[in-house]
Amino acid sequence: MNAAPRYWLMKNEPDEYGIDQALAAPDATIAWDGVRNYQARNFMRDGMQVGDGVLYWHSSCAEPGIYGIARVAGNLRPDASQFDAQSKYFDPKSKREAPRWLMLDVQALRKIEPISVAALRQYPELQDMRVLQKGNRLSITPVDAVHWDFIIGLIEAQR
DNA sequence: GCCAACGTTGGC
DNA sequence: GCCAACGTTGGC
Repeated sequence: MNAAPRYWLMKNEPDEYGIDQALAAPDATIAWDGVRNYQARNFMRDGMQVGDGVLYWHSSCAEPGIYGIARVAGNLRPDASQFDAQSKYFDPKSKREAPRWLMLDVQALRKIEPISVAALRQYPELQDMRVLQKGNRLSITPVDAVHWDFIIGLIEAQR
């Protein structure tokens, strides 16, 4: 087993759990539920560790991009919404004795001056970022340390 | 609201 | 287990 990545990018819709809502939650911590993709689930299950850095992405909005910084807070557990028939994330095929979907806690650390997709694309240093690749739809992707460092540098330069 | 990309489903 | 049809994501 190679070392787990230490940085991640997690997409959320601003009207669902935007960075503002996350920061307003108790301990600024929210349960990251609704993941219904096996690859993304496996990142949560097998890769993410408490303390890992998270780029907080807003998608399906006017300016998709990075809106905040967060950290993985752990507490991996079955995603309750898969059993809730009223939830849009309800999965009738998932059984309680063998939950298909997982969620974990994410703690928002700070909001940043948004860095849009277009802004990110202008840096050759970031051209390999997974989220910038054509056709990428994964809601959770690993972030290379060099990309993380570069983006943190951009954020520091904002102040 | 379009549509490319990609994941999932289900008939065979 | 192949693969066509269908559904979803998400930037544009």
